[in-house]
Amino acid sequence: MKSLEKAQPVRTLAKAPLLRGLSAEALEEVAAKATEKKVRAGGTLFREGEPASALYLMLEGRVKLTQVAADGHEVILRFVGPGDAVAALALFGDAAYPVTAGAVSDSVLMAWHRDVLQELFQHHPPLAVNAMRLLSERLREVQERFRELATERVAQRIARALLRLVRQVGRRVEGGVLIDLTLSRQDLAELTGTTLYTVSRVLSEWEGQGILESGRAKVVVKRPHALVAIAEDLAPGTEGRVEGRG
Amino acid sequence: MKSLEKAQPVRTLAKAPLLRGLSAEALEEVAAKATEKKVRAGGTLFREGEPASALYLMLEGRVKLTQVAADGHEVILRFVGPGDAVAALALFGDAAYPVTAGAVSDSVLMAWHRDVLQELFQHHPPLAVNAMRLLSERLREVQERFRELATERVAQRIARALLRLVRQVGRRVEGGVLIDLTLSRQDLAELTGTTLYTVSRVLSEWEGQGILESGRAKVVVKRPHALVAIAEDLAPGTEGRVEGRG
DNA sequence: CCCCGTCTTTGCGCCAGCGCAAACAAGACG
DNA sequence: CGTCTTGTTTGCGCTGGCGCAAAGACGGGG
Repeated sequence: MKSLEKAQPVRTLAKAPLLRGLSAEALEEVAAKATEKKVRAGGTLFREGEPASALYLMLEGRVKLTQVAADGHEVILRFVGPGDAVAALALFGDAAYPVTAGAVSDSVLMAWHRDVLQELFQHHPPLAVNAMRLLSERLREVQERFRELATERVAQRIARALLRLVRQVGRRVEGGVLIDLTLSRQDLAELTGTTLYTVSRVLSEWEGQGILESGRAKVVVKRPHALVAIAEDLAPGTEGRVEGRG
Repeated sequence: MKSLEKAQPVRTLAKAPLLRGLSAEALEEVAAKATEKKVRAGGTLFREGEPASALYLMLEGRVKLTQVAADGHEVILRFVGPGDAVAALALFGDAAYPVTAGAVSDSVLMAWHRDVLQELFQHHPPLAVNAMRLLSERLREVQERFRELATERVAQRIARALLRLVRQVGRRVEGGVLIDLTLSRQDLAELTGTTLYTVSRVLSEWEGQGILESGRAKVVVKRPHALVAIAEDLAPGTEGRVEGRG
């Protein structure tokens, strides 16, 4: 359908939420002040706790933002792709990155150093406004997930995570929507605050019900509405329903 | 110790993170454009989902920010007090408040309407910078709590919640530090993603160990370091320790 | 084309935490 | 000063989800 999915960087740039509303000249100036950064799959863009030196904008690839607990337990905060900004929060107040950014696939990013950015923000107000918008969007989303984690059970959270991924990186394929990134059971567990075993069991169950198909680090959602029903804790009709929460 | 805790609004204003760095004149102008708003204990400042019309700065009292799940399950995101801004995120991008703000005690706030605020932001750059700083601080904190909720067990999370509250609203009293707000078991449960029963059991245990004293909606922490040890999952010495996570 | 590393599945036992129910405590209020 | 409301404690039984262990399955690299 969309044949321009992998268009020129410039094209992507104008569409990036961070840069939206900038005039062509402004865009050019802003772009001129950026450095290009490449990270191979498996590589790390920056680590949690490092001094926050730059703001990034993704052009290609996929990056995973994680936090790790003292005991090594890892949590995935989000995946970012082309057009998304990374470390938008790091440029104000916080001296250190609060997350680790690791490339899931070979990635190309634009980088603006802290100082350069301050200057750009002054000259181009829309930039600051966009950054705030992004921050607030992020905050809203994390709060929502926090609430989910606090109040919902595992199956619901996994359903929601899958639905978000479908929206974010879903690609229509025959028979359903493919979540277009390498997504292991472990990844899903770290997204939803559970274990890979539980994720595996839940997905097996859903596969048996024809809700999705999954393989090695791959998920194709066949009946999104069924996931919605699970996420919202509605009685799924044919299956055993749960009354209340107890 | 600090006899000016309940000083004049003006004094508080200059200290508010949101207004820091503003010149005296700027401060005056900003203050002049604000409306005063009062909410009685138990009243509601705004509700989740309502169109976000204003940014608030607390002068007196205490407000609780909550989200509620579809099934009525409630989650407390944070408590805010004098000097704190409320709904800092609502003014950009988001049309609706993502949380409900309810007064825990009689509260007085300054309010700036959306439109006024846009204008103020333009005229007073530090204001925008401060707002971003606040947003990023908030984001960082929620992310941290998200990770905790995903990886830590209940006792750890309760310990952390208490430590945060001690830092935020702790008041030295004889024999320990009083958490200076009405804090029921239910509240603690909603802060940490558990149930009031479990909170009660955990607090009873800790009371037995002399770590704290608690009464009706009241907690006095006697040995904060013990809570730290629990939060960090260190062996508490005399008590049974847990190896790993299993 | 086969081997090896990685990912996945599933049986099994276990326990942290849940949530009802019921008794109890402490302020609030007339 | 007694009653009422609201919060707290605790026994009890239950189960969702954990995590080990071991057996598949997939697929990339040599």
